[in-house]
Amino acid sequence: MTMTSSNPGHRLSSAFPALRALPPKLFERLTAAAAFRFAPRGTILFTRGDPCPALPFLLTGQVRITRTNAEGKTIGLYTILPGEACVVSNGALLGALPFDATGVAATDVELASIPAEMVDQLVAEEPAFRTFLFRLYGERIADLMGLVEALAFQKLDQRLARLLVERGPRVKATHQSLADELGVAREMVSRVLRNFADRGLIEQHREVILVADPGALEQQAA
Amino acid sequence: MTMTSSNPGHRLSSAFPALRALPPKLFERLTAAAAFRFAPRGTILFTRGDPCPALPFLLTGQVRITRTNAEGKTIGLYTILPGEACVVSNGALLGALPFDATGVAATDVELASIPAEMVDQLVAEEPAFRTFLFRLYGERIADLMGLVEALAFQKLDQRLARLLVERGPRVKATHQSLADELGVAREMVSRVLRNFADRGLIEQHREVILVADPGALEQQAA
DNA sequence: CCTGCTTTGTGACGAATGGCACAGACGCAA
DNA sequence: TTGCGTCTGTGCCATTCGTCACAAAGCAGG
Repeated sequence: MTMTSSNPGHRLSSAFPALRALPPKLFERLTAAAAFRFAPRGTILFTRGDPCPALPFLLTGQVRITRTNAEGKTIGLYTILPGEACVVSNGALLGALPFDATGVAATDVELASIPAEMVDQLVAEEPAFRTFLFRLYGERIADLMGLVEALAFQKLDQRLARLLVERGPRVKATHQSLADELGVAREMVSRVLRNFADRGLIEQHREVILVADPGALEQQAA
Repeated sequence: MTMTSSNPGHRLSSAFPALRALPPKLFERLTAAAAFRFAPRGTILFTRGDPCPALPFLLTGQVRITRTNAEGKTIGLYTILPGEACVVSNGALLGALPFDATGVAATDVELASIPAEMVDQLVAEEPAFRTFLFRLYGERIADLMGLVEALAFQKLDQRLARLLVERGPRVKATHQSLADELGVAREMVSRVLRNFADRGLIEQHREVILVADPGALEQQAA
């Protein structure tokens, strides 16, 4: 047992402030019912069509939600951060309905899956949890609306620049993985990156991109 | 007072099965608190940035949710049908947060706005309402994910064909409005429609498109 | 019947992206 | 070192879409 998982209950409540106000008894039951799980980077946590019997809460790491079409082309939808839950598709509260997308561990991740009935009870009894969950849905919807707008009206260089500024000063990824993320052809990513590098906005190494001029990149994204 | 609005309470519960199981007393308060409203076709019900103090339930008609970028280009996100509520953005439960999109009445509409506190209470006390609302969120997220995939991987002719088969055998719209719906230039819509008409898939009249060969259109959409 | 506005049609051209076909670079393992 | 697989760079061309500039057709009001 690692140090970080030595106290499941504490880890849950510290990652999820909305759970702190729970009556001790309920929280105890929650901790008991939660299935803690570790998954290494790259693990496919769920795919389209999988049933969804529990609501996964992310403790550490990042989960990327993506969608792949019939021909195998892929596009990233949004990213789940620690302290959030995977409210994908029709969600855990209606366990019968399957996922509509794929979730991949973008880093090593730790999650705690909470059974649907427990989630239902939390929603009923805890106003703070209610707010937490609805806010989450709202944010995912806002994310997706932003993505729709970007796809409809922005050129690849803008979208790629945005991705680079958001992923911080050091981006470890192959051009292919970035292409999948953006839903475009790999060659286009290579070409646009080449252009950025020529203009001094970034520095390229194998599997690594260093953001050299965040301001100019931000400019490029606008 | 029109015939259709003669009994607000009955109209609410018949459009929203999830409300039928409510305790009579709560339902009475709900009906009293609901703000019934009629809006003619074309009315802008809310825009980006508006506050969101209540949850609008749609009794009749259709509401189109759209998003417009800085340069005025527009794309449709999804459509709200009778028996659904406008869970846009961060939703009514967090009244503080504004809308992220625009809602316009695609037909004459009747809606009943329910104050946020009342919605919160319903979520807490009524399992059926809870399910209703979460399912709604889930469906909207699924709609948006489908739209993202279509934008990323489908050509205009496929998306337009899909729109036509979905909007049924008679579509009343200008090419410009369809272009706004799809987030593309008007000329492209004209050209693709022309192509469809030449091939006998549709019949064009001013402001009206008749679907002549639904099967072939469906084919075109796939 | 005019007149003016809206809607639709069309040609020409450029920009953005996709896809193919390779070549070169890099890293790792035998 | 040598070989192999992955990652990246690039030239070339086709397709899709946007934009501009009009022309034509339909509708409504005077």
